Amino acid sequence: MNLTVAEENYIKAIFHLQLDEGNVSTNQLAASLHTKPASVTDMLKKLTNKNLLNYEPYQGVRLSKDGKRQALIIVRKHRLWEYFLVDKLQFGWDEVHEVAEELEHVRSKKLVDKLDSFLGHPKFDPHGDPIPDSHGNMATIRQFNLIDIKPGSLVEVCSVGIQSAELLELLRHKNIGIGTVFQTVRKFDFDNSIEISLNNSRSINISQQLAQALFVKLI
Amino acid sequence: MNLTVAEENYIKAIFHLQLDEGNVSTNQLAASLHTKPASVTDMLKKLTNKNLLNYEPYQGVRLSKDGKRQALIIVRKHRLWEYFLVDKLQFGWDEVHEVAEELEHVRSKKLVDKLDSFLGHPKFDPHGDPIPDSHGNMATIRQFNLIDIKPGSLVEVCSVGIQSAELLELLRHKNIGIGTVFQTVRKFDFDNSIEISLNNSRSINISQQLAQALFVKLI
DNA sequence: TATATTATTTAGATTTGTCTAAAAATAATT
DNA sequence: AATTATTTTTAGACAAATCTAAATAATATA
Repeated sequence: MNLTVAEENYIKAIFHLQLDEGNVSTNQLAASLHTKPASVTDMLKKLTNKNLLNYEPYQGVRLSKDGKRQALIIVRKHRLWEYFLVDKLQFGWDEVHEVAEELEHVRSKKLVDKLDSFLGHPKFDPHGDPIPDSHGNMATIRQFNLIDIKPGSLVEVCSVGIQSAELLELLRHKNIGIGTVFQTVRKFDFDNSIEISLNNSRSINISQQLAQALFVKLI
Repeated sequence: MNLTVAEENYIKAIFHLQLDEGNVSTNQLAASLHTKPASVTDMLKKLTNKNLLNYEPYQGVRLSKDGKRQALIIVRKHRLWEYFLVDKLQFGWDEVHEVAEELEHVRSKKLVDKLDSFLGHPKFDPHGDPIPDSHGNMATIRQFNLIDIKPGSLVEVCSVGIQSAELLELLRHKNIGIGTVFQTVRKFDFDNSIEISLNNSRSINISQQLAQALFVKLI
């Protein structure tokens, strides 16, 4: 099963969209891929013929078993390359996405597995997302949105939701990144902001928007 | 100037072919790119419009200054990736070409320059070919075809001509690789084969075909 | 030099992935 | 339930890169 770059991008987009919602709609896909609904319909038919997804006209789409397998291969490649870029080439973790988007399409199973070894079989990428192993298995860490954490909890940042440049700029300024540990102190109902305490000392404020973009695990 | 993968492959092929010969012919290019002469003509027109080459119908083609600059960027990327694959990922130097062929098309100047640093600014790739620096300059080592070396010379293998799987299999069997040092002992006019002496001890025979594929420097 | 051979280009078709505009199906509203 | 709005699909067109078959130019040969 050899996929084109365009096909891989559709598979990947469906994979990411169907995590939350049930069936993925044509419009959702068009928006996510910066293309038009008509183009999406065409491609969905093509991928359906290749048995990569279950698609009923007007009913949206889900990946088939085969499609999911392909998606995990692409996600694995993307996240391993991101890890490489940050860990070995000293890229900032907020500037690797675009490059990894290209590297993920290089097709050589041997390359990916050797890269994995070289990097020491990392389990999470620089954004905190789990990296599938060569069998397609990946850690399903119990991660929570910061907005849902009750005051007084000790947490560690493990991933960020939307990867916008603006978000990353703010995180950098507040000196918060993947792996940062802090305690939630209290919540303010007026604006849904949260006060946290870093290193048991300085208290800083997290806005509702920022809290919604941060995923943490309890420790 | 943003080139497609196909355009880059044409530019690269022309670059390699025009080193020896003067103008590169349509048929040569078609053979080298495993495509048909008619397709080549089409692409030559396209690249001419982009001012990447000087092309007169029926007269063959040469790269323009701009084309040469582009070619060196691609060659730089290809050879750096080959070096990475062999040096960091433990690929055999006879199995990296195909993968590098894909990696070379990833477009990010920052990526290439950071990779170059990470690798320690290597001057030659695993096949002994010089790696252009970020300004497009590369070492022009004085290398000779083994077939032209006079008996009694002490030489070091610095690159191989055609990178076929068959050639590499043979080299591996004879235990010859980039950096191998040996002395040419004598030539046999009957079949143009050459006797060489490895490590001042065991003498082995190099066929005309093999000698023509080996480039060495005098030491 | 005239003719045959080879190399190259042109003309027209094909595939992939995209688009716009219009039609059809589904969902939302009055 | 009927109408309106939204979503999705169909139909037809387009650009990129390729192909085959035919025409033309250049080269080699008799």
